[in-house]
Amino acid sequence: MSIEEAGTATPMEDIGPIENVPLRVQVANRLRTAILSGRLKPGTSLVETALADQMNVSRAPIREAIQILENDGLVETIAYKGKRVKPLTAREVEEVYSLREAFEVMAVQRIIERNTPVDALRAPCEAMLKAAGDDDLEGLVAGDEAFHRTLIEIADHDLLAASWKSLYLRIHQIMALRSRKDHDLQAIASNHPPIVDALAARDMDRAVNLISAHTRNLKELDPETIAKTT
Amino acid sequence: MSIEEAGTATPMEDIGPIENVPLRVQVANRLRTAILSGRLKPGTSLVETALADQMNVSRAPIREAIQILENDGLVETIAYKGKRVKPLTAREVEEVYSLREAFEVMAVQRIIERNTPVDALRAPCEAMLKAAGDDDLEGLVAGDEAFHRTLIEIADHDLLAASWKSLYLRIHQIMALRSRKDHDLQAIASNHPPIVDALAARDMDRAVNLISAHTRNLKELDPETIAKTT
DNA sequence: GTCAAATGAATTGTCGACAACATCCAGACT
DNA sequence: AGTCTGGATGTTGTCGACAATTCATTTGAC
Repeated sequence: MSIEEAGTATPMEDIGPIENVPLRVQVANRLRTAILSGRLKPGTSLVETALADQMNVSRAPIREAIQILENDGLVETIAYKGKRVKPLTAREVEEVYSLREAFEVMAVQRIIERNTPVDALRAPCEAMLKAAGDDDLEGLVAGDEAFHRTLIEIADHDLLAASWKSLYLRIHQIMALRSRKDHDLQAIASNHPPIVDALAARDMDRAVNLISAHTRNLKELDPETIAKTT
Repeated sequence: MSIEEAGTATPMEDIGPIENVPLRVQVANRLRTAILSGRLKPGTSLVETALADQMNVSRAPIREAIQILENDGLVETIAYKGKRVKPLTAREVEEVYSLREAFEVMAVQRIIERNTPVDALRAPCEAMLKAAGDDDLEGLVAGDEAFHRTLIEIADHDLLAASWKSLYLRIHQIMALRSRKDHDLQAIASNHPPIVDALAARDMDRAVNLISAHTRNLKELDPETIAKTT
C-alpha cells in the first residue's frame, strides 16, 4: 500500500509522513545520545566491527554514522588506527564557549537590526523560572536549550542555525559531565528575562552585553569538570 | 609507476613522509576542486555509479567523499533521489558573508584582547599590493586568502579556524562564478593595510569597523553573480 | 644481550553484488 | 478520454568478503 492511499478508508488523523530513516541515521542518533548523556566518555574507542555486531548491522552504516558524528565534532578518526570519542581538553571547552558567544551575539545583533519580534522567547523564560522553583534540573536545562535555540531561530539565518546546533551538541556533552551541585538553578533562570527585555527595547549595547556575560558565566563553571575527564 | 620507486636512483631531498592518502580524500579533493573552480556548477547532479566509473574506484570512497563535501556545505543529498552540487541562492550568499564577518570580527577581537603580534599579516598585504600593480587577479586572490587565513590563524582558535575554513570554501565557489571585471584590484589590495595598522595599534573599534566594512564591501558585489547561476 | 627483521593481530580501507526505494512510462480497465 | 496498475529503470542503501596499513610481539642473527 502506498502512502497516498493511506487516509481514504478510515478518516485518520495526520500522523505525518512515515519516515523511513536510513540505518546510518539511526546508528548516529544512538551513538550521539550515548555520547551526549556521558555514557560514552571522551576517549572511548569506537571499533566499527564491534559496533556492527552489537547493533546487528553491517559496517557500512556504522562507518557513515561515525562520519556524521565526526562532523558534529564528537568523534575523531586516526587512519588505520581507530576512532574514538573526541577527548575534551580545557582549550576545546574554552573554544566551544567563546564561539558560542560569538554566535549568540551575532543572533542578537541581527534580531535588533532587523526588528524581529521576540515574543517567542517569553515562554522558555517562564518555563525556566518555574523549573528553578521546582528544583527541576532537567526542566531547566530543557528550557535553557529552548531559549537559546529560539534565539538563534528567530535570527533567521540557516547557516548560523546549523553551526550553532553543531556547537550546542558539544555543550550538551560538557554539561552532562558536570556534577549537579555546580548548578545554581535560580541564578541561571533569572539570567534570561533581562535579555528578552533588552531585545524588546532594541537596546543593542545592553542586549549584547547581557548575552555575552551570560555565556561567559557558563564558561567559568567548567574547568574542574574537564579535570575529571582527561 | 608507483610512488615508491620514483626517487630511488637520484638522491632526493626531504619532501616529508609519503602520505598514503585514502581514496575518499583524493576523490573529495578532485570533486572539491571541480566545484570551486566552477567546472561543476551548482545544481549539477552527482551520481555515485557514474563517478565511480569515471575515477576507476568503487562506490564506497565516492560515497564517503561526497559526505565530506556535504559537510563542507558544497553538496546536498536527497534520499533515494540523488546528490547534487548545492544551488547557490541569494539568501545563502548573504548568510555566508554575514557569518564570515562575524568570524573575522571575532578573530580581530581575540587578537587585540590577547595582544597577539600581527607582523605575519604584513607579507600578504605586500603581495596583494604587488599583484594589484601587475593586474594579476590570481595573485591578488591568493594574497587575499593568505591574509584572511593568517588573520584567523593568529587568533589561535582551532574551532574558529575550522569553521572559517569550511565557510571560505563557499566564498571560493562564489568568487569563481563572478566575472573578472567585477574586481577592482587596487581597491581590494589597499583595503588591507589599514586593518593591520589598527590591529597593531590595538585600536579595537577601528579594527572591528574596518574588517566589518571590508567584508560587507565584498558582499555588495554578488547579487548579479547569483542571478547567473540559478 | 641487543638490535633488526619477520610475523601476527587488530583495525580501517576498498570492493563488487544485491536490496530497497522512488520515479516514470506503458498498457489495461472503466 | 481518463485513471489506475504494474513493471522497467535509475539511484541510493546495505551487506559480506578481502586488501592495506599499523602496531606490538616474537624470532633470529650477531
